[in-house]
Order: sequence, then C-alpha cells, then structure tokens
Amino acid sequence: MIKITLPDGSVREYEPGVTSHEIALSISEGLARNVLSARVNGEVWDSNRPIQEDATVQLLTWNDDDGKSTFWHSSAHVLAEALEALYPGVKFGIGPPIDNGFYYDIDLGDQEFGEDDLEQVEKKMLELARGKSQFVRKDIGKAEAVDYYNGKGDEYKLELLEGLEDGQITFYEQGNFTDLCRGPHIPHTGFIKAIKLMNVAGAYWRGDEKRKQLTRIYGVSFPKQKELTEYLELLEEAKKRDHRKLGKELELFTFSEKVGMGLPLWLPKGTILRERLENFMRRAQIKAGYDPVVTPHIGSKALYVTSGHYEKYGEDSFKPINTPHEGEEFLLKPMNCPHHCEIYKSKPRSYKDLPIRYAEFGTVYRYEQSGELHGLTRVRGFTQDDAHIFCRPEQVKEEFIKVINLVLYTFKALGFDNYTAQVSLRDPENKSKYIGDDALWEKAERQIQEAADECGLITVTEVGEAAFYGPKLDFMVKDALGRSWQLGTIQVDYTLPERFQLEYIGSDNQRHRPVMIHRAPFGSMERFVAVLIEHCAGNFPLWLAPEQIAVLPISEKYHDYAQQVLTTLSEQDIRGFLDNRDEKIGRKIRDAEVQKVPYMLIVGEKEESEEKVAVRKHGQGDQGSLALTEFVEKFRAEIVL
RNA sequence: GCCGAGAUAGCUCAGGGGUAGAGCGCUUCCUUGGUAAGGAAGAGGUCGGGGGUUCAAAUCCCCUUCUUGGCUCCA
Repeated sequence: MIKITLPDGSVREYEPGVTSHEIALSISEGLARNVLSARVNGEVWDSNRPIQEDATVQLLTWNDDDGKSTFWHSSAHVLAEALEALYPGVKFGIGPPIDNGFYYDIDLGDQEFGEDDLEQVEKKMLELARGKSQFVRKDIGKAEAVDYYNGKGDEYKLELLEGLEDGQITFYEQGNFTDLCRGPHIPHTGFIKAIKLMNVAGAYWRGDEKRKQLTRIYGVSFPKQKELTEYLELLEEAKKRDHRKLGKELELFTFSEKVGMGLPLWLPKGTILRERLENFMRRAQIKAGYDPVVTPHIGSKALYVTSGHYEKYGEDSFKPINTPHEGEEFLLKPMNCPHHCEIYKSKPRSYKDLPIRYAEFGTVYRYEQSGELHGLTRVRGFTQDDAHIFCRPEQVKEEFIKVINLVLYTFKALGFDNYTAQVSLRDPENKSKYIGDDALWEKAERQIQEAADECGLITVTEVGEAAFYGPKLDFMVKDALGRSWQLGTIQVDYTLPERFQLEYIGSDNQRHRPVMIHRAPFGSMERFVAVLIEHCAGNFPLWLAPEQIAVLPISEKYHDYAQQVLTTLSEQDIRGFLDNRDEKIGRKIRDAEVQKVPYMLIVGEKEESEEKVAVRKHGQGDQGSLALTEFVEKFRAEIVL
C-alpha cells in the first residue's frame, strides 16, 4: 500500500497504481465527476495517471486555477482536432492555456481564415466534445516522434522536438488527433460543454517577428453553458468601463485624424482631471524635497548621442528636425533625463548638495508602431511625471525606498490596490541590448531588490524587461479588459552619469560620480488617467471630478437663486455648473447622473425661502436639505486629500 | 510594421447596385415642472479618401487613411 496525503493533512492508503480519479471516487462520487487533474507532489498530472509511490495529492477542479488550465489546455487540443478535420494539411505551432481561455497557432498555408470561419470550427469542436474522446498519454521515443511529424510535414512540431530530449517526450491522443504535449489533460472531451472562439490574430512563430506569422485562434470554454453566458456578460460589463468609451462620453479627451494618430487632445474636463492629479503630485514632491525644473520639447541630436538614446532608438524614431540654413539636427525629446543631466552640470556640485531631485512634467514624443497605439494607454506624445535623483552611491538605497513610498502613497490615495510590483532585470543572454558594464548592472539589480524587500513589497521578477541603461522596479496595473500596463517606474542608473561625465566633489576633495534614479510614480499622465477611468468606471473621487456639483433649479423662477448658489460655491473653489435648460427636474437629474456628477443640488421654492439646497448624491439619491454652509462642510469633509 | 475585423448624421447604430434611415443630441415653439428621459416642429450626411467595374456604386473590386482584436516592439 502507498500513503496519499491530502491537502487537509489526512493520509489515506491505496494500492500502488491508484489514480487521482480513483482517490476522488473513494471520497465522493460528486467530487470524482468534477476532478479535472491533480497536483501530485507539486506537479500537475492527468487524473487517470497511476501513482506508484507515497505522494501528496491535491485534486483539481474547475475552481482551481490549475484545474482551469488543464481544462483549457485540453480545449486547445479539441480546437486543433476540429481544425484538422475541417482544414486537412493544417500545421500546428503551439496551443497553450492562457489566463482567460486558450489559443492555438496554426499554419493554413494558402488558405484564408477569417472571423466568419470561427462559427463552423466552434460547431465542430462541440461535436467532438460530445464524442467524449479520452485523452490518452503515450511515452514516445524521439525518433518515432520525429518520424510522425516528418510524415505530417509539420516543421513547427519538428522544431519543438529539437529542443526536447529523448525519453521525456509524450504524445497525447484524443479521437483522431495526436499532439506533441507534456500534458496534463482532462479525462475526456465530454467535460467541455460550452465553447466560444473569440478572435483570430496573427502571431509570429516563437514570438519572433522575423519568422513566419501564424494564424492564432483564441477561444474560451466552460464546463457549463451558463458559465459561458456569464463570462460573456462580464466582458460586456468590462467594455462599459473602457476608458476610450468613457473618455468620449464624459468629454475627457479626443483624437483627430488631422492632428495625427496617437496624439491625444485633452478636452476641458479631462484637463481639469489631469491638472488635479498633477497638482497632487507637485505637492507630494515638494514635501519630498524635489525641485521643479522645465526643459524644452526638443534637444540637439548630440544630446541623445551622448545619452545613448540615439544609437538605441534613433533608427526607428521620429526623424530629426533640421534648422533651415545651418542644418543643425534636433530631436523631439523621447526622454527628459538627458536635459536634467545638463541641468545638473550647470554648476559644480558638492557632496553636501546631494541628493538633488529634479522634477518635471515633461512631455515626450516616441515613435510607436501604428498597430500598437491604444487609446490613452499607448500614444506617441505623452507627459511623464518625471524626476531624476542625483545622489551619492551610499544614498541610493535610502532614496530608492523614499521613491517606493511615494509611489505607494500615490496609489493608496487613488485606491489602486491591485497592482503588481515587478523587478525588471537585464536579459543575461542578450547583453548587447544594454549599455553599461556588468558590475554596475549587478550592483543596481541588487539594490533594487533590496529596497523592494525592505519596503515589504511582494515582487515578481521579469528577466529581459530592463531599460537599456538600467534595471527597473515597475508597478503594473490591469485595465478593464485584463491587459497589463506599466504605470509607476523607478530605475537605478549608473550609466548616464558616466556618459554625461557627471561629478561632485566629495568630502575628500576628490571628484566622484553621482548615481541617478529615474522615477515616475504615475508613469505618464495619459496612461494613468486611462487606468484611473477604468478603475473607477468614470466615478472619480470628489477631489478629482471635473464637475463636482450640478445646480439644478426646479424651474425658471429659481434661476437667480441657483446662480447665487453656484457663485458662492465657486468662490470656495468648488467646481460645478448650473443646468438652466428648460427641462423638468427629473430630466436634469438623469443627465447629471449619466454624466457622473458627484453632487446634485436641487433648488426650488422651499430651498430659496430657507436658503438651503436639496442634496442628491450620485448613485445614491436624495440626501435631504442642507444650508449651503453645511453642504460646504460636508463636501470638504469628504475630500481627505 | 504584420495577421484579422471595421469606418453611414455630433453620438450609438440599422440598411445594402436605382429618392439616405432610426433613437439620442442640436435649433425653435409649447410647457414652469420636486429627485433617472414632458410634447411638437425643424435643421443636419459627397455613406472615411482616391481609383475601377456598371446605364447606374453608400452598396461590388483595388489602393489609401484612420479605428479596432492580437503579434512584435515599448527609452
């Protein structure tokens, strides 16, 4: 007998060769019906794979992320089976599960494939699912595997096989389809009850744009029809939060074909929102010892040759601007740091001056590929809440920690709690992508991790995500549709001070090189506002709302009093407007609600005679009447910042 | 940049080889109303731009611009 330890710590005894499915069956039949796979000694296995020795076993169902992954991975195989049935000769790349479903990359040769073709594939998949074909795992020798794919002429699978060692290769077979696959899989296709193929996209083989582009089909599947329906409804709801939609509805920003793609135009209401955020950051930065600076939008090409930006990005950047007669070359600034370095150099610095912290809401311009532009989150011209800290080497960690705290303070003030802190390191396989020497990189990488640890930040590490001049600590946030965006960023940089020959005189009267920290808590105003809009679904905190109050007179007779109310509030820096349209009160309320105005002040005969306002709160309805001064107090109390 | 989808009134969208449509918004008039849409009338479009097929193109074909779902990229 072997001992099986379950997650609750209980130990049960079984014959060697018992499967997780049988273990489930010994607990309850209902559980057995729902088991998709099992974590055996930490590794996810097929539920019908025999266990020969003592093991800890966690049965995985739809409620476990790993269970879902198994389910979607198997769904990808069913997709492949359907495609092979409908498009003979199709070749397969990879078909993994992802966060919300699965995809398969395929090569259809000359055949065209569009979104209209999805329905047919979906139907075929459901038909195959109903067939309840078992997923059969097979160990297979490398030579045999190579023979199999040579026979099919599938160069992609052959390439994958090249990277695998003989003796560790497995095939999975279900119905008429066999796939090179590590597994695990669900017991049979019948578990899959609902399928939706979402879209078709191009995807480069092995993520390399120089290689062939395959057709990627994205899909999602569920054990119950109802879950699919709910998922699709959730997607619809998420679309309502999309900052591009809300940005238009709430008149925050717009784009114009004439101005140019990726160049946002901030409308008056969006500008108020943005300026509130900027002022918030200005205040926080002044408290934290930053000195504001201002630099121009262009800089001599030589500046970026020095910084290394020209060499790194010059080729696929906006082209230089030339002066008409002299032919001098200037670049639209893609970064503020070179300018700030030159400010640092404007006079000799003593160790007593450091750290020096230069802050600027600097607008930068970067060429982004047309297909990559996206609302306010990916644009060609944007404003960073940028700052560069020049400090002594021994001050790096302390300064870095201060910046982390500034970022965390900012996120907290805005209710962002679902961020991921990501340590972005250099790709050691591909050092030519970066500038600066190894020892300095290693030092910087170590300092970032230490600072994050000391702040108690839980971090994930991404290799190859560093900036070309240094490692980063990035704060990532997801948008309404689950896409991840980088907001705040903090970067330690030993390279630019070197390239710009920055110096300070130490207590030893010798010249020393300062260290730079690049940082932007918001990242860019554009992207931050986009994520903020989606985060609060357009219901901004009171201090940020472009329009904080709407004064709504019951009828024309109260326009004068309403105007008086508005004027009084404006004098107290409360932003609002008077709706003096010839409409009924219900209509005015509805329109103010739709525009997500936090407070509506309704004034009629009663209010005028008592010098009060009837307060209505967005989304919550009537709050009763208050004297104007009482309302202002209540209003102020709500603004904690 | 690449693969897929799309562009019709200010907005959201229907239509589809032969007088250009709806709802909302806008203008004017009526209505002076108490907590999520009062009524009527009217204005508004070279159907993204260019070329082709056709007696006839918003509709079919090609090119182009922009938007969009992905991929690659992201200082």
